[in-house]
Amino acid sequence: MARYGKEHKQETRRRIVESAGRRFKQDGIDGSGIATLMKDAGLTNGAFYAHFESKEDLVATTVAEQLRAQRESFSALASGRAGLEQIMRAYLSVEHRDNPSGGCPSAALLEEIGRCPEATKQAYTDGLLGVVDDIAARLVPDDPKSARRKTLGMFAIMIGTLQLSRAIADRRLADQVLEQGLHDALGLLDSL
Amino acid sequence: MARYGKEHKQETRRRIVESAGRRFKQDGIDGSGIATLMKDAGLTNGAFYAHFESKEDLVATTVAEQLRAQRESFSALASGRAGLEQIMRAYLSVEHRDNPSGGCPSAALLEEIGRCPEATKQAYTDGLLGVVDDIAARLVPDDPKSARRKTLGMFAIMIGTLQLSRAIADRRLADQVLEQGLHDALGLLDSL
DNA sequence: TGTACATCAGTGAACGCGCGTTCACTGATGTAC
DNA sequence: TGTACATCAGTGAACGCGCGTTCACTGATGTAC
Repeated sequence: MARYGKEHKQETRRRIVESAGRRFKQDGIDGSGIATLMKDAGLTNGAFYAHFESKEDLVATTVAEQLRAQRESFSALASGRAGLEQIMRAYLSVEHRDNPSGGCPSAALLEEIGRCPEATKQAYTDGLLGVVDDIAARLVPDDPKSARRKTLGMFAIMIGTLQLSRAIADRRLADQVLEQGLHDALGLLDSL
Repeated sequence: MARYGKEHKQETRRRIVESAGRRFKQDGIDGSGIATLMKDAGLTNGAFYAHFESKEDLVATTVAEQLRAQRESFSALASGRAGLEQIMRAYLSVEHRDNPSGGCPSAALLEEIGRCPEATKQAYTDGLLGVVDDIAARLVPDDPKSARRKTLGMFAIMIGTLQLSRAIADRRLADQVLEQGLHDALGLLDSL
């Protein structure tokens, strides 16, 4: 290996962050070791510290990137009530529940982020507000403060519902939880 | 040590399960080692396997016990709408948010439980239904099926809201999330 | 009543293992002459 | 154009440490004689 243009290292870093996102969401942050994370990216453990200061540095970077990507994917859809309903239906679907590694970082990592150092929580907060304010602006452009609060409320239902559905052993009940969550989230949306 | 009545060993086991509940909720399941868990209970690591088959055995036992205790504490309060509102206000309070170790096991452990073996998820599901059906029966005694679904929906908001509030770095925003969650949860309660 | 023994909850050292992190090294490429 | 050298992304072995788990042992007590 060696002596590529400077975009090569950036591309490697990008690949590490992307695969780390999937791995963290699948096995948790504590449950994902450096060796595994690097193997996922097609590298060996030693290269890690050429790209990141520490595991916590990667965590904060990955959390930020995950929310940036989510914001982007939501932006592609949401515009007005119909777009948000579409997001909610996809979010509270069986497919999303059964595929955490490709899904919402908040639903998969929120608890662990709550236990992370302040810098990581700050990265999460910034990223979350990016997602939320984006939706809020499209939904209620005239009152951003209240729109943010209400959108956060809808997010809370969606996150809680998905996590609950993932933790319930009985599949039929887990599916009912998704349905009820969708019903409640749509109710909130219509009461706006 | 030795040769106590048989209630002595049971009491020790109970103490381990109780302190493990607090520790798990504070540091996460992955974040709590056997040595720490036993030290919390005033014992050394070696004694652990006289009480439990494995860490996973303790996890399942502790999850079940946590939900049993929550059911009991809710039962002491809830009767009708006023009781449930009281539960919601306590649940979505700053005090509860800032004290995970003494709080709701679902809010603190849901994500990790979702990644646990089936037996642990089953223990969680059983315990959760104990809590939920208890509340549902007091709330809408005539239609238990729909009451369960709706109560699960309220639970989802409460859990999602508390977790969100715990992960947000900005305290003012975190407090607003709690307020909005309470508003939405009460709205759901009144729409019953 | 006094003594020898069985019990067994709990101790603490040790097991192999994977963790996060460090570092001397490799080797393919771009550059200088 | 051909060769010697500098660069530096990535390798892989090693570090100390804490993990979950095992096990030979301890020692206070209840029981048997």
